[in-house]
Amino acid sequence: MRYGSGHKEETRRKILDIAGRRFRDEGIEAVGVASLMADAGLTHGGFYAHFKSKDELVATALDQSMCESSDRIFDLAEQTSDKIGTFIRAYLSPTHRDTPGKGCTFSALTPELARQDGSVRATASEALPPYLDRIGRLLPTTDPASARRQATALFSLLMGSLQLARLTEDPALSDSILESGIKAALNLVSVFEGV
Amino acid sequence: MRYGSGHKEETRRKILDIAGRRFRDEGIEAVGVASLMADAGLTHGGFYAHFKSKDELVATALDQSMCESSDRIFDLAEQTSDKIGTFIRAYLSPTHRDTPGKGCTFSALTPELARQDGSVRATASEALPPYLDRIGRLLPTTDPASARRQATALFSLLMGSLQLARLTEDPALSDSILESGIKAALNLVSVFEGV
DNA sequence: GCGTTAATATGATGATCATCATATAAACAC
DNA sequence: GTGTTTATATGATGATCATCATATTAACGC
Repeated sequence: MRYGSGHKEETRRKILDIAGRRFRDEGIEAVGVASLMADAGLTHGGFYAHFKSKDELVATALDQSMCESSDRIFDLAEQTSDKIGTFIRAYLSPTHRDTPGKGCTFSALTPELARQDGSVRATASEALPPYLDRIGRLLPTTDPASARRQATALFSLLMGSLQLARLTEDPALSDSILESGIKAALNLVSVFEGV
Repeated sequence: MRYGSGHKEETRRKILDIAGRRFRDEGIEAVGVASLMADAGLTHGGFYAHFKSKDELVATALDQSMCESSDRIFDLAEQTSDKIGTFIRAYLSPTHRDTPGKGCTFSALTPELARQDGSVRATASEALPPYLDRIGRLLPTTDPASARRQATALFSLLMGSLQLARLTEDPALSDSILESGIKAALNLVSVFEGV
């Protein structure tokens, strides 16, 4: 049947939003087209009116979720005086650990993304440098090259800590992983400052 | 047909070795039973004489590969005087980056492991603390509790750096991620020492 | 050497996968 | 109001998935 104007655009956006969340929650390969469409209240057939393949959806959804996924954390950090400290604490918060579908795409999917090729891999690969530079701008460092280097190591630490905190089934260990990640990250930043 | 004694044990070992490597190279979900058996020179039917389900294979293969996957790096580190420096440099070497199938299971699979449940998840979860303690023993720190804390942050940084180095398609960026990871890790260790 | 046993092969099961052809029916143009 | 257009639904395709029943055949016990 036919729907009012703008309906298709809205459906497409809905599919993309759900895909972005479910990919982070369940992994890209684990989310099927039919299940995704059902989640959007539709049947599987209409999918190819919106995307010419699952790969195109994946690339598009990633392009969106890699930009947006950490927006709230960045927004929060950019509003405070201790920008990088706020970012570190928000990134390694229990809330972020417990809601991967709403959180950082890199922490949820990085090894799976590294195994992709074509446009999916390219999208993931190209999203990294701007993300690192965005972290770099939270640092007190003025030199962009050293900000990039510092942001790279800092983000590696944050992403690794979040992943390990999600891996363990022991809640106390999980909390302590977040805590040691925060401490080390703050240490790392202060060491940067001293150099 | 029937085979000589010991043949079945050897086949089982072969399946486990290939599974451990391929899971790290391709992801757990991406490796099918039939393709795995073909890789071992067998057909799919015999699989269930060795494992009662794919999940049992996954748990068993992970149990093996999480112990063994970093053995060479640990062995190398434990033989040198600068144990932790050697470990850091070996973990973040281009060789390790380029051969995930022979490398650290955590760095290859962590987010996918965190999404599992049952015995697979339990195996992954239980392998983490001994791994962290093994790193802790490379540190100059004598107090086991603080060694554990330091090892946790250090390993987070190493794993995150390796994953990001594998993610990017830009070889120069990939190398620089390894380098900044090494520098920050060495920094982190010297900060630990100062405390 | 003959019957039993054991390791793998063959082939089938039903489920799910991405993808596509076609049907439907309501909104729009006139 | 009638006919066209369009967004989605229905249903089918062939591929692959984990799993299992059964066939094969060589090694072993006697």
